[in-house]
Amino acid sequence: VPASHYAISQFLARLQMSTALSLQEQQAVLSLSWTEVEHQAHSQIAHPGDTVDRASLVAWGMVARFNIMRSGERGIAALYLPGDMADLHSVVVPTISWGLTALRKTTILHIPHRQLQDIASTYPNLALAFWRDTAIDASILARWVVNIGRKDALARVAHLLCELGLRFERAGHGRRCNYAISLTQAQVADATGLTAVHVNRIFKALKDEGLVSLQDKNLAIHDWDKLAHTAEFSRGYLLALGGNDPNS
Amino acid sequence: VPASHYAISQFLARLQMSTALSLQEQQAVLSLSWTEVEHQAHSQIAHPGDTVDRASLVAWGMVARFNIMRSGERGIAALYLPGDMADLHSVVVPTISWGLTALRKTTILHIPHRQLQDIASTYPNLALAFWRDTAIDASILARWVVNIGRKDALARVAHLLCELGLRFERAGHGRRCNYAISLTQAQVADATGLTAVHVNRIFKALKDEGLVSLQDKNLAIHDWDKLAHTAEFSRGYLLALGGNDPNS
DNA sequence: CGCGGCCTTGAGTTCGTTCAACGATAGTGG
DNA sequence: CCACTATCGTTGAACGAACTCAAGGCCGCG
Repeated sequence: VPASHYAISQFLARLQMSTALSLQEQQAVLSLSWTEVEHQAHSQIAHPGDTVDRASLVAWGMVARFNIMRSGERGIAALYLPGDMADLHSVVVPTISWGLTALRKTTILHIPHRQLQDIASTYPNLALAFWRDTAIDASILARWVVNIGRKDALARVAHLLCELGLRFERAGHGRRCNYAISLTQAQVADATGLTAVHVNRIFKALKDEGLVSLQDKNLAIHDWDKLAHTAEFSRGYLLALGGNDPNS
Repeated sequence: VPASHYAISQFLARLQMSTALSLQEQQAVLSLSWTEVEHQAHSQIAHPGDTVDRASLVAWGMVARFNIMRSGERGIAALYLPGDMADLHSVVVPTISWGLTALRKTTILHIPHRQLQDIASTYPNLALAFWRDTAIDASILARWVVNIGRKDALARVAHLLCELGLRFERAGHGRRCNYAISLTQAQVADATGLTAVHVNRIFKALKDEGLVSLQDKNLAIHDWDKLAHTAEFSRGYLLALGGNDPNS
């Protein structure tokens, strides 16, 4: 099953962006076993209160970490792309307090917690790498908090587009200025704390200013610097992109 | 210096809430060395872009993780109470992308990264505990994202009051329904994505409804259940409080 | 006493929401 | 092949929650 193997090696590549791993350590990651699961768009993968014994690696598609409010509104706290572990934290906190949902047709690899714990215990360096991955997750969450709390709608949407550009590029899915954003406007709204209607208007504004264009689901960013400026985007918080690239 | 020793043991107690530690592991934590630093209210502890070689344990006071927007507005992404490591993540991601500030007179213990890495490598169980601590941090951040994105001002403020109640209680500073919230209204505003003026009105509303009262800086929650209900608060995301207490 | 930080309150404004309708596209079954 | 339905995107008009601006009060401190 080459696609699955690819996902594991992509996960390994991601860890190696921020952590130097020995050959043995790399081998330990590649020798993880998994179960492959398909999810349709909008299908829920995990429910608040679930206690899980395996982590979910996104092999293809897109996954969101979300909560439902009493009013029925949904809030998305985090997005996970191919190569991301959507719930690596569950290894150390197995009872989850949020939901996971597939935002589109998605392939997930379930990896037993036990195996991750084992290789983390055997190779302290891998334990650090996993910890680091969770820290990067937290760094993105922290950025979202201030974005949603202190920026206007235009900047929030622009920021999301910039972030996804870099993350898709890192994941090997397109380039930062030209990628397949597989999100509906309602999903963008849930991730930015806006309404679908207003996201639509913001997209219109971004198009009218010539900053981006969108055909089918392919986003083209025509002026990265300008978009990043309106978003007040600085890539520092995405660490592990190989901080060597000094852009912005 | 008993106060400092107390802080370390409080940090240990915090780790032990979610992780069973052997005597040796406990001893390893208690034998960490530190440098004590005092910070005045509003003084900045760390700046975005700093690369640090030690973690900051809050021994007394309160610390915020924040970002400044171009407009000059400040957004607070996280609050750290006594016993919390304000930047445990910096052990694995030493170049930070946010600022840390003392919200009031605060005592910080600097603990060298090197020592934390050493004991994490020696005791895999401690590595898991540190990782878990970062995961809990992320869990709170995720909750803040959806709170700020999808709840109205009343619920956001109420939620913060509930969260701080439980966290202060856990830290041994007061009880959940009666604690010294040492925040100014402007600081609450930065943490909830509101303006100071509006936070003031929300406090007034909470008082008028008899839900809370506030004298000096001592907050009294008169009806926890009702406050938690308006906040849509559920304590699950604060894990490591000893999930055995089934309240809410 | 005067100053600065913080809290409080009122009045007008705005950004984003709500409600509602319509268009486009794709899948489905008769 | 064509209604039929569902999902998603688009647009207008009215509304409202939170913001901005402004003024004044309280209190501790130099």
